[in-house]
Amino acid sequence: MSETIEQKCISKGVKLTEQRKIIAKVMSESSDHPDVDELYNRVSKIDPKISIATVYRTVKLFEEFGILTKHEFKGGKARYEELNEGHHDHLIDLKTGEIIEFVDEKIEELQKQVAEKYGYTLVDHKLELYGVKKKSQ
Amino acid sequence: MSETIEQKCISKGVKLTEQRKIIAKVMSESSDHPDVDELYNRVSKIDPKISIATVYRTVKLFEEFGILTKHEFKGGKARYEELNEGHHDHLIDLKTGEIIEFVDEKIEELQKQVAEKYGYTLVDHKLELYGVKKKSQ
DNA sequence: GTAGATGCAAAGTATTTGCGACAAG
DNA sequence: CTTGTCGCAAATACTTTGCATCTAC
Repeated sequence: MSETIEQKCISKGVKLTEQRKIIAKVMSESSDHPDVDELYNRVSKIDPKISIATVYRTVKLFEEFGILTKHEFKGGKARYEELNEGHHDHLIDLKTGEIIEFVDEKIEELQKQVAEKYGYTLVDHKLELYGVKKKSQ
Repeated sequence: MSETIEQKCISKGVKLTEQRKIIAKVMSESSDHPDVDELYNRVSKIDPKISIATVYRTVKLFEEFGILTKHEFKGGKARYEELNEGHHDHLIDLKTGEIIEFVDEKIEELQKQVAEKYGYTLVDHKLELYGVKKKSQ
């Protein structure tokens, strides 16, 4: 939480409207990965007049400015998450839908190597693990 | 190409209709990763009466029977590919859209370890690398 | 003041579904 | 025969867009 989304907008020169401030606030305070509908629900509680079109426009804008990142997990709507320095990937619980964030430097490094091997520069990647909790202990 | 999709249908007990045979044939002969629209185009050349609804129903059915696998690459429609023994991941050229298939045992192994670490059994995963071709040599 | 943002409703995509006719086993 | 499939068009789900109005800078 080094910088809020609102602060990022200012430093990146994104015009701040009332609606955007609310969306920024809600996303900054969300530790999960809401889809647009869910985000719309949350902002509606603060300002019921905000339209879903604005929410769509805003997440797209924030994504273009590198403020939010969009995920398209299996079989569902797009979900958004605040983009911070620390990159991470996701482990998704197939039973509960719970999402665990993780980082594995070795995997990151190997990905770069694979891209190199084929003559590519790695620009982006997506790694999602789908698992079920072990019975146990 | 050990077994055609049609053969897989038989061994898995999937009823074979004329339409399914055609879709199976087209997919068996496709080495790329067509989306439903593209698949529909190809199938239409063989039998113009097949409806797109049937194509949607069939790829879904084949997916459920582990015959095809569905990819949802960035910003686009779902694309399908025949599922064979050899699992692989994808490296996508951001400029051309070209898709390269690759396998990296070390990454596979590390993924399992990550899941374990969080108390999960890895059931499935998705790894997509997005890159741009290097200038040079 | 002015360019860009908003709300609304209508339009787009991608995909699914209800239903009567039809075909596979 | 009988159950499941097909084609068609209508329906759904998610997302984008045109336009008149409004607002941040």
